[in-house]
Amino acid sequence: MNNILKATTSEAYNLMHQGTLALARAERTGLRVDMKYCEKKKIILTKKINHLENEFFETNFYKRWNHVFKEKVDIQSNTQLSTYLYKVMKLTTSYETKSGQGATDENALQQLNIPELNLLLQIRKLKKIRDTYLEGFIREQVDGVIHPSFNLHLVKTFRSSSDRPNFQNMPKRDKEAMDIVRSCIYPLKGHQMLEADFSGVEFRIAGCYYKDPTMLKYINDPKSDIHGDIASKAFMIKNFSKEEHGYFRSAAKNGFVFPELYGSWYKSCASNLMFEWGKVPKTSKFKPDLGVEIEGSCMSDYMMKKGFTHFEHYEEHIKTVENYFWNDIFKTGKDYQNSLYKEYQKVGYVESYTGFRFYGPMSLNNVLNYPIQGAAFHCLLWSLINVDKFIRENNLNSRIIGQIHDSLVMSIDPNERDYLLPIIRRIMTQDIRKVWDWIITPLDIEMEIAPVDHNWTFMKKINF
DNA sequence: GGAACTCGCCAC
DNA sequence: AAACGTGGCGAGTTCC
Repeated sequence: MNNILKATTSEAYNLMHQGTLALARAERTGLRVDMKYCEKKKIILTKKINHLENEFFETNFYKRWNHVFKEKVDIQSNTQLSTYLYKVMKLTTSYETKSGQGATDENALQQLNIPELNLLLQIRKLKKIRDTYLEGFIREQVDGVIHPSFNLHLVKTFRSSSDRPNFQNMPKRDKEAMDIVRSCIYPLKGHQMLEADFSGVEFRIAGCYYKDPTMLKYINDPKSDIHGDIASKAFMIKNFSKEEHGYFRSAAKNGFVFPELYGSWYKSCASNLMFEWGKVPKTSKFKPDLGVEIEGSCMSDYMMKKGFTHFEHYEEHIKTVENYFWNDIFKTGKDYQNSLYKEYQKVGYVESYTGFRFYGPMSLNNVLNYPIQGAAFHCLLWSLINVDKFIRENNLNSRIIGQIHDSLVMSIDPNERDYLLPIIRRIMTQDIRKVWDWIITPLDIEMEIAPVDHNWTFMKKINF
């Protein structure tokens, strides 16, 4: 493949070996947990949950549920809820789970428009915070410190995973959940929490594999924005701006661009984009006043204003966007997808630039995704190893304390901050490219830092 | 009474 | 022909 050298298998082994040692040192350091806050919040959450449950028990909705299941009634049982909604009340399922049971997840419940179900969703959310996150901290802490494990041997793509507790799925998007959970987490005493995130690394690494000229142009020009461009097409926005149309942009990014790169197609993408709209049903005619409020009206109204009458009508529109994506702008990318899969069928494996081989029965989607997902994470792992090495060679007090796929989480000694932060940037954006010449795209990072002895909710952007 | 499963939900 | 990927974990359910 051109003149770019892949890493050898022994280099891949070395990455695993050095990575395991560096991550073990991060595990040993761990993160401080404010146990008093944690216990206090647990009590407050329990009170709120009890209050909401009592309110729910008063509703006719619950009384009928109770009547059906008698002494076995359990508001936490989705099996009961599904039976009650779709068999007893005979409501229409908007979609089903893998095993054919009527879905009872947040989206499915919202589409039913039953106010009592909002109580149930609120209860679910608070229980998740309490029972998964706070209880996890309490169970796993040793003298007020948690030591999340980071595994390099469990994930099919040679990414990492984390457990006991999982440090890689702490709430971030939901403000209430984020505040409660991340308020528990502190760096070492007298230190500052720091996160160094690769910006759009998966798309950039995808560019290294796809070698599509238009894709590379998008990556090289910081003013261009593929997700915004697709959003403006998918949602018919004339003068798109990142600030004004941020919601549409993330819908396009997560509902179209990435799925298409990993083998999805327009029908699923149309449904993904619709899914981002909340309560809008995915089938049949658009009705007024459904979905999140946007531009002063609801999403369904927005759609109708744009001239769409049915979901199927919108699907056809996304088909034209898909056509534009693969035939007009990323033609070379489509060729890459086809030739990679042919190569896999011929030799029985695919390889990452970082020297890993993926064997076994794989779908087209797997073949497209694994090398990119793996190599993108390996950029972070290589950086982590070398930041750790630098810290040890220079006897610094700062420590790596975790890692979330494309971001490095550290406890920084404030006296070392001005010296260390530029070095972290250099390692992650320059040194790595001297070692791995297959990275033909620029890399960039974003850093966030919290004040001394402040918790993980106080992160603010910092330029170094 | 525990293993293995499903479902829902958190992250990238 | 088929239709975005990778995890962990809690609670309920099913199977032995």
